Amino acid sequence: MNSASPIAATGFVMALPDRVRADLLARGQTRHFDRGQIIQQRGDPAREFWYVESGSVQIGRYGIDGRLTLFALIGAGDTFGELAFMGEFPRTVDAIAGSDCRLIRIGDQELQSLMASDPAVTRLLLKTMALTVQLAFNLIESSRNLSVPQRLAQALLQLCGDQGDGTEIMATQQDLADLVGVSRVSLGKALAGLQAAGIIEPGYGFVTIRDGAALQAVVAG
Amino acid sequence: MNSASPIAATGFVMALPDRVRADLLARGQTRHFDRGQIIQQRGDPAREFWYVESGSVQIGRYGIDGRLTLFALIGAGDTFGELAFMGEFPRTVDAIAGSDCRLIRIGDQELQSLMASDPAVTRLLLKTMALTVQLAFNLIESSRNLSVPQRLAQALLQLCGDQGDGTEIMATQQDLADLVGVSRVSLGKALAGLQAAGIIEPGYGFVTIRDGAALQAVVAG
DNA sequence: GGGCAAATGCAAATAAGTTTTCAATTGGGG
DNA sequence: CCCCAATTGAAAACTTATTTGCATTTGCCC
Repeated sequence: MNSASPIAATGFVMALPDRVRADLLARGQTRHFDRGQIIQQRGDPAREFWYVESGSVQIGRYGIDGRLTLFALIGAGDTFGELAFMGEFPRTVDAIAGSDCRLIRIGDQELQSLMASDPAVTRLLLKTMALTVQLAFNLIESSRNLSVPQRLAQALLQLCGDQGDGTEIMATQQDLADLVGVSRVSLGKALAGLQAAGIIEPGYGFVTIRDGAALQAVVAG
Repeated sequence: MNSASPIAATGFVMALPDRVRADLLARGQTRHFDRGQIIQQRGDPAREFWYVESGSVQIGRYGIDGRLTLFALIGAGDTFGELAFMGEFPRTVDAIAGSDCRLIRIGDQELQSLMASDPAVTRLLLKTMALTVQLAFNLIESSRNLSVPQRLAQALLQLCGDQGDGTEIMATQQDLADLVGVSRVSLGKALAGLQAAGIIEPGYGFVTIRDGAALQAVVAG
C-alpha cells in the first residue's frame, strides 16, 4: 500500500487538531473514483482540495507527447490539491486514480468555516506550503546529484512511509520510472540491483521492502 | 544584469500595494554584502527575509562534496528567504552574494505590522507561495523532458526577465551550468549552439541576448 | 482453464552528458 | 603595462541512460 508520498504528503489536514479535523472530514462529501479515472486536469478551476480516505492517486503532468512526469504517488491519509485551491489559480497538475479510491472533497465552505474558527489555521497553511516547496527543492537536488539506484531507494522509502520492513508498495516499474524520472529499463536495472543486495523483492505490480535501513544507506551513498 | 529569476521571483513584495510596499522598504534596514560573501546558510534560524535592492544573489545548496545546486539567480527587485521565514523553520538553502549587493532586511516587526494592517496580505502570501511551488514543479518537469539547449534557453529567458533583446546577463558559464544542472562542458556546447544560430552572443562573464523570440522557439522545441 | 492484456526481463545499438586534462583568452590589480 | 587568476575552448575516454525490439511471465476475466 502506498502511504506517504514524495511531495504531496503535506499533512495539512493531518496536522489539524483532532476535533477540527474530524469535523472537517465529517462535513466534506465522499466521492469514489475508479482506477485510471481522471480526478482533475491541468487548467480545471480549483474549487476544492481532497483528502484520500483509501486507494492511491497519481499526481503529475501528461505532456503533449504522452510522457508522464509524476510528482507524487499519494495514498490514504494524504491530501492534495491545496496548492491551486489556496493560490486561487487553475490546476497545474493532473490527478489520476492509481487504484479504485475514496476521496473526501473539501471546498470553500468547509475551509472558510475552518479558517474562521481558528486563526492558527492560516499559519499552519503557510507552514505546510513552505514545506512543500522544500520537498520540491529536495527532489530537484536529488535528481541532479544522486544516481538512479539512490533516487529509487529514496522514492521507495518515501512510498513506504513510516511502515517498516515487509511493506508492499503497490506500484509498477513504469509508475516508479515516471516518479523517479527515468526509463523503465533503467529503473528495472536499479530494482534488480537492490534485489541482488537483498534489500527489496520485486513482484508483479508491487515491491516488497525487505530492509529499510539498507535503503537509507543506499541513499546516503 | 540579472533581473527575474527561475524560482525565487515570487514577487510578494513587488505585488504589495505601492504605499504599503514603500512603507515596508523604508522601515527595513539596508545591508551590504561583498561578492562571494555568505548571506545565509542551511540550518540558520530564519529571522528575516530579504529584498534585493541592487546586485545579484545565488540561491542554492552546497553539497558536502562541494557541488553546487543552484535553484535561482536573483537580482534587483526580487525577494528571497520568505519560505523559511514564513514556514518558521531553519534555512534550507544557502544564499551567496553573486556580486557586491545591497539588500533590505525585513524582519518580524516589519511583517507583523504589515499583516495586521491588511488582511489581504495573508492571502497574497499564500498565493505567492503556491506560485513558488508551481515554479519548482516546472523546473522538475523541464529537467526531465527538455534537452540541455532547451533548458538553457529557458534559464536565459527567465534571467533576462521582461527586458528585450540586447540584455546582458551577468553570469559565467559555470553559474549557468549550476543553474541548469549540467557540467560546464555541456553548457558550453549548448551556448555555442545558440550562438551559431545567432540567438545569443557569449562574452567573458556575461551573455548577450540577441533574439528573445528565437529563444522562446527553442524552448518550445 | 484458456485467452489476453498488462507487466517484466533482456540485449544491442544509440545518444547524451561527464570527467579529465590542457591550452588559449580575458580583464582587472599592482 | 605586465602579471595572474578567472574564464573559456577543445578533445578524448568514459559512464550513464535511452531507445527499440522482442521474448517471457503474470494474473485477471470470460
